[in-house]
Amino acid sequence: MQDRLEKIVSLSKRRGFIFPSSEIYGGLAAVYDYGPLGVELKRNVQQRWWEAMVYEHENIVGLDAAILMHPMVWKASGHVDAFNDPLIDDRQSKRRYRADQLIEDYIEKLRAKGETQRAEALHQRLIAALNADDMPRALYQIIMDERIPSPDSGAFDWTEVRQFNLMFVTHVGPVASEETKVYLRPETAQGIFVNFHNVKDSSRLQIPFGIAQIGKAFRNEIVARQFIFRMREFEQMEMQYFVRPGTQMEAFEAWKEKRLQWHIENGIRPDHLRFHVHEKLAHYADAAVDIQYRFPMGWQEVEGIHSRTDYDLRRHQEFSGKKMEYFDPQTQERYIPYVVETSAGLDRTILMLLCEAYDEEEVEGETRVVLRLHPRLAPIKVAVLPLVRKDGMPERAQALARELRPFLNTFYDEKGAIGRRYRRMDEVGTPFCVTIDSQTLEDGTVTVRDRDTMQQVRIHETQVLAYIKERLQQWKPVHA
RNA sequence: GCGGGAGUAGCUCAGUGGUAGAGCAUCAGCCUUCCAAGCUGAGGGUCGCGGGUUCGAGUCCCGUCUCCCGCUCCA
Repeated sequence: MQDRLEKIVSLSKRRGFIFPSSEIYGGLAAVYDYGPLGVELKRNVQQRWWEAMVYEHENIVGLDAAILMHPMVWKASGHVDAFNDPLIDDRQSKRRYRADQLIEDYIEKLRAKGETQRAEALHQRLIAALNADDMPRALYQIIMDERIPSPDSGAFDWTEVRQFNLMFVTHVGPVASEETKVYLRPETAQGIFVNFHNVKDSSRLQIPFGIAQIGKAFRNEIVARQFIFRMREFEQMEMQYFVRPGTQMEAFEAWKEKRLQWHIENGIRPDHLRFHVHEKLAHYADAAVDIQYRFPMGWQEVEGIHSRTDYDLRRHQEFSGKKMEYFDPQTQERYIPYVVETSAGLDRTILMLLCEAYDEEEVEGETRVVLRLHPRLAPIKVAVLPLVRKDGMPERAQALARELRPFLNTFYDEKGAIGRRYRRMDEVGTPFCVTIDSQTLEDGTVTVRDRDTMQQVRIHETQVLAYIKERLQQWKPVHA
């Protein structure tokens, strides 16, 4: 199975889907670039999502908020605290702990043993340490002074306490100081929350309504791995749905099903998808479920559906002093709306689609590699190929390609044997290959080859566009 | 961040101290009338990067970066 992921990584590089960032300088960990075909696939996925969310719902509108935001946003959201963990490693067991957690557990142990006084003193010291300027150093000193052993190995062989800040920091203005510090957003959601009134008022929306957004987010992950699954710079497709308090579970259930269905419509087998219920809820949520996909490396999250309560809007109301309430003209009620969020990882969706689409099959003793992507998502929609490079076939083929280009991403190729050209197109998921042969020169008919079945039909060249458009609409995945 | 493994042509890899290679891919030409055919030729590598040992390093040593696996973390 791991083998499969490697093949996909290799294909991505070879055919121009995904490259490691800054590769000529040795790469930058967990950052990737989309190549010529990758960017087509990515744009098609974004387009599908936007259509499904914004165009197909009269009460959902779009937004494109800035990556840089006022630093108070992240204090209000809880990211400044939650994304700052003091961590320490046990050199013996190779396990990592949160230093403050380690001390707290130790205090609990003292209490259990009846050493109340010592526990209380230590507790005071812990609080002081957490508020110290050099918090990691202060925590480290406690662990050293108390000789707190590792809970697993019992060893006393610690590394230094290190601060892991998952938010990227940069500075506004030419001088870098504490006052000019801003963050690259670690999630896109806050851009929607802070614009709640702007969007509602300018769009004359009434609850329930949603705001959708596609954009980059940044997390300085400690461990980032598995190709584009966990990246430091990644893209989210998310929608925040604002509802009347008390109706959130209804919306939550509805969006769960809608979002699962979206992935299935994109060609993902239903048995490769599942819901994974969060057992431990985040501080802001009253319900949370992940849509997981069976990746080669195991079941992993692709999209989260979270019932975020009124946490975010309430916090922004507290921190900004601005009212985040909604006045319901029907019921004459005033309340802070509850929020149901659907948040999909765009890059993870791409990886899922590649994993799902990648297929190898034996054809007359040769291995055929084919990306069975949904035609609507395929980077190239149609290839136009002269059977041989003579008798005016190339000219005829180029004329057809020119006609198709304004409507479909069209690829023209006349080099080498026809079989090789077909297989190249299979490998990048091109659903249709139109071939100009000697019969075309006589009666104007061409063959259209289907990527999945390798079957050909013969139609008139003037009908190619209509035929392909119809097939794009009707396409059903092999498993359906 | 810790431990283990790896990094040589676009891809997959061989090369165990003595002139950098193969297959596939790419490009050009020839040939080719439907599924990676053939022939001829070409381009492409300071062997991840930096230092050291040596007369001589892809090969040995140190450092560093990146990737993979495990641990850890994960809104």
